[in-house]
Amino acid sequence: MPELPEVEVVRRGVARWVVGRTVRSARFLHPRVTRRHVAGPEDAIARTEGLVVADAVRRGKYLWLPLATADGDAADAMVVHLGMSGQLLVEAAKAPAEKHLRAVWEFDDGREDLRFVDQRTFGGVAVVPLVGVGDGGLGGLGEFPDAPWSRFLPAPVAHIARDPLDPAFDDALFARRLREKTTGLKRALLDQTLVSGVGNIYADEALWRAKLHYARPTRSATRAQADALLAGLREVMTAALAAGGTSFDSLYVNVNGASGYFDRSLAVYGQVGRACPRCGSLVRRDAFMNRSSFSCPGCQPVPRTAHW
DNA sequence: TATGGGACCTGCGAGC
DNA sequence: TGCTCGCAGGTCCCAT
Repeated sequence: MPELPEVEVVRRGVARWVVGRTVRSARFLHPRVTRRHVAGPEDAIARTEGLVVADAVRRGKYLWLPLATADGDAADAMVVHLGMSGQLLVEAAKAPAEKHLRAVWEFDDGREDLRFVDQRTFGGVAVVPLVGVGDGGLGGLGEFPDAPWSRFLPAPVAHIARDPLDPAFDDALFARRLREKTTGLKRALLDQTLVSGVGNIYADEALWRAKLHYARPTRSATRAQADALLAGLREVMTAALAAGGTSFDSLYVNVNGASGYFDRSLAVYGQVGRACPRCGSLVRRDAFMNRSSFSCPGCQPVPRTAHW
């Protein structure tokens, strides 16, 4: 499932293969792809064709391509969210269509297409203006951090917090806002307005590294525990990034169609019944938030006042 | 306003 | 062999 490391791998691939090229045509092959582009697919196409892809930028799980005119004037940004099963692929123009091909962008140079493939159609594309926001620092992680567009965010991303790998992430602010919440730690991690880029896999792995139970009340989290949680997130995400991301099946691949191999390094996620690599207790799986939560009963004991 | 639960969606595997 | 059902989970929407 694409979380921050997987989206960053894709972003790097898009930056390498697509930035600097002019969009000749865009096609949307499924109505759900543009459901978040309120003006409809025709408008999204009109706002894309003839423009140059100026950069590939990411914040959390959101990826966007700032567009520019041939003269270099900034235009809209094409925002892509991979959802659960979305893939951005760079394919030879004559390559056969993938089974779940949802969108295709062709370029003036006639070289490789950019394709959006999405089995479960939770992902999508929108072409939107870049706006200023007041989060104390704008933009996201892209190839050109000093470019004019890096000072702005696409509107659908404006409410998303910075992610743990962002150099401008404020650890003290995270710890303070965590304590202000009245929920459990894992719910807070999955709430993209506190810290972004965290999904079910890396939430479980970070909580295991910090030796914290997922249902521990956020109000009880000390500064040291908040720091341990951030350290766990950074450790597991950095390692996953180095491994090319986590792939359990063909649902996550990079732009060249290759899977990552970090799933071999997971400590608890998907490891139910196996020994915890730290204490040897058997990893357990709980139903939580309409999904699964994996934890070690030895390292991550249930707190006296759990927030389920 | 903050929080939590359900819906959306499709393919796979288990069980019958 | 074929059918049904549960599961996977990111985000949005709605109820409380």
